[in-house]
Amino acid sequence: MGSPVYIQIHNEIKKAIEAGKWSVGDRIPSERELAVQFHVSRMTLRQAIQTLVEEGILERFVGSGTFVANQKVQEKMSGVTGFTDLMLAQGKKPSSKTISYHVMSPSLSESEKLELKDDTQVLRMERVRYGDDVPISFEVATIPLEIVDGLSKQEVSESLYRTLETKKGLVPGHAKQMVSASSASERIAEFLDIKRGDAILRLRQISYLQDGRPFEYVRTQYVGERFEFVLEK
Amino acid sequence: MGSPVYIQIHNEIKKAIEAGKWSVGDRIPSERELAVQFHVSRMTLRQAIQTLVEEGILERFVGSGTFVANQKVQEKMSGVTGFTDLMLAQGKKPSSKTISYHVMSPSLSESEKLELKDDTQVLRMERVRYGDDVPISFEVATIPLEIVDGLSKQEVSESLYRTLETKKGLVPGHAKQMVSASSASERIAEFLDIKRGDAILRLRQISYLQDGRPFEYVRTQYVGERFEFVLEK
DNA sequence: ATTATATACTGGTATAGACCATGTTGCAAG
DNA sequence: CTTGCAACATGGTCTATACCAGTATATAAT
Repeated sequence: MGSPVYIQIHNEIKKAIEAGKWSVGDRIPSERELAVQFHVSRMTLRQAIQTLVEEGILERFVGSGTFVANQKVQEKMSGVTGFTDLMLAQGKKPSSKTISYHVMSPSLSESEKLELKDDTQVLRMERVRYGDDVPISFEVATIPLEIVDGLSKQEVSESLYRTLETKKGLVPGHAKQMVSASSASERIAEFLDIKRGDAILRLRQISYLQDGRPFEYVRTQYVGERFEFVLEK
Repeated sequence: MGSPVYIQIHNEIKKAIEAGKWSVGDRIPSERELAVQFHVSRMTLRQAIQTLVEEGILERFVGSGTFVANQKVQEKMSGVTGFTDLMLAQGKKPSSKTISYHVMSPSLSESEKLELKDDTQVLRMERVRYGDDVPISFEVATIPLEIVDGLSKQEVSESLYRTLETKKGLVPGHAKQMVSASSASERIAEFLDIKRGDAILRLRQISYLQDGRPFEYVRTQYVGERFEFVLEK
C-alpha cells in the first residue's frame, strides 16, 4: 500500500475495534506493546493513535492507558442531501432554472477547494432554486468534470446527488459548510425577486465522497426571509 | 516556565504574529530555521507548528512553506460550547456587556421551547458579545430559573456553560439551531456598531442537558461581516 | 527570450532512543 | 485489616538523524 504506515495502522486498529476485538471502555495495549506488534517505532505508533483520538474513537490517560471511547452521535447527523430532498422533506415542490452551464478552467479558489490538478476542467453552473415556485436561492456549483463524465445535462441539473448515487454509485460522505450573512447584489436580487441589499444567507459548501475526495463546491445565497437552516449538534 | 517547550514556542510564534512580525499570507521561516532559532529539535518545533495549524493560525504546504492563515471568527461544530470557549479557541479576548437582566414570566414561545410548566419563571438577559473588543453579536438568552438557582449574576453573565459545569456538574448534551439571515434593526445596529439594515446572521438555539431537558433558549444576531458559522456534517 | 533540467529547499514520515510526571499495583509496616 | 511507600507501567515530551515527495529556483540548452 502507498499510504503512510501510521495511516495503515490507524485503519487496522479501527477495523479491530469495529470487529469487536475491543469494546467501549476497554483498554487497548500500551503504545510500547503496539509498537512492537506492528514493528514500528513508538513515535509512529503514537501518530496512529493520535489520529484515532482526534476522531473520538480512542481516549488517552497518562499513567492509565488508552481506551476505546464511547462513540458520539456524530455520524448520526442528518445525512448530506441535496436541494431536492431538502424541499421534499418540507413538503414543497422542488424546481430549478439553470442560468448558465459551462465547462471551463477553475478559478484559483475553486481549484484549491476541490483539490484539483492544474489541467483539470470543471463544470460550473448557476441555478435559481424554487420551492413551490417561489425562488429560494441562487447557487453556483462547481464540479470536477470527471465526476459528471457521461451524465446528461438534464441529470446533472435536476438532482446531482440522486443521479450520482443511482448511476455511478457515488455516495457523499461528509460536507463542510460555512455560513454567513450578506446582502443581495443587483443581479442576485433580480433572480430571487427581492430588492438589492435585502438580507441574504450565504452558504459555501464543499462536499466530499466517502473516500475523502471533494466532488462539489457550491456557493449558495438564500433569501433571508424565505429560508431557515436547521441543524442539531 | 513549567509548560512544555512546544507550548512555549507556540505562544511565542503566536505573539509574534499578533505583534505584526508576520502578516496574513506571509511565509514564516522554515521548520529547520526555526528549530535552530529556538534551540530545539525539528520534531519539537513541528509540534508547536502543528498546534498553530490546528488553531487555524498557520497553514502548511509541502515544498512551499508555512504561512500565516487568514483568520476568521468562525464556529467549529466540534462540541456544544458557549461564547467564551468559542472566542478563546480563536485566540480572541472574550467580553460581554449585559444590557438587561430580569426574572420574569416566559413568553408563550419561550415556554414552549423550554418545555416549561405554567408557573415557572425564567431569567432573561440581553447581552452584547465582543471578541477583542469588537462587537460580534447581540443575544437574548432565556433560562429556567431553577437552572441558575444559587448562581450569582456575575457567574451567569460571564460564562454560563463553564459555571454550570464547574458549580453544578451540568453538561450540555446537544443543541438544536436554526439559522437564517436578516437585517439589523435600529436598536441592534447601535449595539453592534453597524448601520441599520446591514446583514445579520440570525441564530436561534435551544440547548439540552444530557438527560434531554432543555435548559437554554438563545436568539443571537451576529454581524454578517464579522462572523462565519462553520459546520461539518 | 523561452524551455528544459538539475539542484536546493520545504514539509511529511519514520527511527531508536531518553527522561518526565502521573497513575497503578504490590509489598511491607503498622 | 488498613496504610504508606516503593517499584513499575503509561502516556507526554524531546532529541538527533534520515529519507521521501512535492515545490521553487537557479542554471543550462535551445
